[in-house]
Amino acid sequence: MKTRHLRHIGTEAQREPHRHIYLVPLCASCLCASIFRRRISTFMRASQLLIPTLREVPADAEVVSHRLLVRAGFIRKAAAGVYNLLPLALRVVKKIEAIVREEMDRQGGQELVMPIIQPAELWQESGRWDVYGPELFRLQDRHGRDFCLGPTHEEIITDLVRNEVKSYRQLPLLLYQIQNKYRDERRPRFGLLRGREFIMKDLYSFDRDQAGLDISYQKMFFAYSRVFERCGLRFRPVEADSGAIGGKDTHEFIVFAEAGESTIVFCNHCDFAANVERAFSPPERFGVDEEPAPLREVATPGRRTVAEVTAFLGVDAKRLIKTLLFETEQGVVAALVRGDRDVNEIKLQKELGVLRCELADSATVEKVSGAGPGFAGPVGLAGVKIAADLEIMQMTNAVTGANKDDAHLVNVNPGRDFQPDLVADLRLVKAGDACPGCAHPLSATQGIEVGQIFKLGDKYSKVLGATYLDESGQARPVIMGCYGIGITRTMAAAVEQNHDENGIIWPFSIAPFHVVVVPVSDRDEKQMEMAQKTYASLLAAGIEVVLDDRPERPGVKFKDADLIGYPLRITVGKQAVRSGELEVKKRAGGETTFVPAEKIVSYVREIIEGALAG
RNA sequence: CGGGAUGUGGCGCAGCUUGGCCAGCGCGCUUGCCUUGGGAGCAAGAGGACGGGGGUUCAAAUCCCCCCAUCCCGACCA
Repeated sequence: MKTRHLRHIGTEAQREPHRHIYLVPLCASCLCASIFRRRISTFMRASQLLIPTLREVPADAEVVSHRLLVRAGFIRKAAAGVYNLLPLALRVVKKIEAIVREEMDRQGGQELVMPIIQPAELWQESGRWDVYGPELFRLQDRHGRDFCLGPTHEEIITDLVRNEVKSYRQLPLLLYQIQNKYRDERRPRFGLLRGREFIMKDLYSFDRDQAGLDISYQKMFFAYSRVFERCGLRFRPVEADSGAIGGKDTHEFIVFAEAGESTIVFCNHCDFAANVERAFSPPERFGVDEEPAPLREVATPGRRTVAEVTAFLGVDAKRLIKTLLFETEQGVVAALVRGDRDVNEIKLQKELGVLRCELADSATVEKVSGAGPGFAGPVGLAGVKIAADLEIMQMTNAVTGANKDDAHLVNVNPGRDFQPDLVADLRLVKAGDACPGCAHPLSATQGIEVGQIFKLGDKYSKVLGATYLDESGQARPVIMGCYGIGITRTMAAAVEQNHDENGIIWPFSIAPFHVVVVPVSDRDEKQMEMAQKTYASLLAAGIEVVLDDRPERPGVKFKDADLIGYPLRITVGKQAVRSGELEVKKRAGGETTFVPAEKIVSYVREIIEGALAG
């Protein structure tokens, strides 16, 4: 195709808006000489980009990131928990992925791609076909063979490694992919924060031994910290529970945000931080120096709750033993915690080794304890397993339900009056509890889990038979770790953390574009020409820029620029034409600077480079 | 999965209780005029058969039944 001069493209194009004018490459003497060399296939003109912004808030969007990503034209829903990523969102995703790749590669990670569709056999081999439950998307091929859509890839990668890695000489190995993942969430919600289809980076480490795993784990811990720092997020790594994936040591990377579904507790005096699911706080000693008194029953008509009982009897809640009945597949279990504590159901479930653990309904409570809810107690409670929190065994002369309506027992002494089947840490830690490290009171906050790293050990290599031969020719299971980052979730988390009432405020590092050039009046030839030139020179300098050439009134363009969240906005109005100075406004903070047109490229470049370096 | 709610042009909603005029409004969209520093104005248009199915009725968006979808609230997730 022959190159054409289009010196005055601005006004020509407005009057004659045929698509081909935009697509014709421009010659070196006028606008964008280097476009072909830069392999930019289309011009970044707002009039031609698919950025469907919405004035009104979609009715089904609740959290900020969901609302803004939909309104600003980044995502559209295809089904519950399943989204289209429109061009702007894809650009952000690619930026995050690029950062992730750099940090994984820096640690020696090798990228590969594994299948989304996975054969059931592998999952049956690992035992997770049954364990994973309804969250696993299952499907069959035409022959009736079972498959699932991968929610994670331990089975596949372990299968790969057991077939291809035979010698200690091939270890350690860090393999990762960035791939769609599928989890049929019981309740998809919050837009990209909890979808059923999402993009995730998952890396798997393979080492000879525990010491090697420790090194791989450290590498990933470091890499993850760098990734989220570079994404411009305020976050914290916290000790976590390992959940269904299994394993021992594990940390979650939590981005602080109100909308987050994770609660973490942390210490302001030392570096302790943990997910409440897993947090431990040392048992408090209370009333230990008392002499055990004789057991006695007292009438407590209608006093069911801890608050009612303590008020009625005039005792501290710390003196109560709260008895909660849970239904599990192994029958009903009574969990005992102090009156002012709550049960951590995850801990309970783990200690019991059960898959299902739900608070029993009142009918079950009545059947088991012989009394309505509020009057159950461990003394004389027959036929159910009793699990007591650590603090319980230190209590003296406690108060419990009497297993009959309108009565409690006082001077209950664990060990004397009842014997638990299990004593363990069952308590849900909350703000104010003592830090396990330094005993100062803990703080609590909400956050979004954007990454998690696990030490798996030989859990998968053993069942799937992934072994290598060591120097002495001995077969040993490879020692594994796995490390995930939710890419799309990270994008949403970034919006949760970086927005104001007008829209998104992208950090430079993951912004879809760095600059938008806005001519105030698309009918003013001088403005349009200046805007075109500014845009073209920025583009030629390799800067990620959009020209808002839509025939809209200025207010509309400003509102959209704020909503979409371009870090920099260059406005070309009457003053600019008159003075030759362009207005550059920072989205974050709103600071405005006037820059001579001929210096705009270096000025913008400096800001961007400064932001990306920092 | 339990509890609550909603499905009416692209988006946001009214209409439904007390069935009945051709199913309305705002935004967006198209065309024209006009306007151009924070989502302007005027005029003329296009676009839905009311989530799906069944039923009641002379007549159903409105009443009844079933199903589906979506959203919100609660309980082992990147």
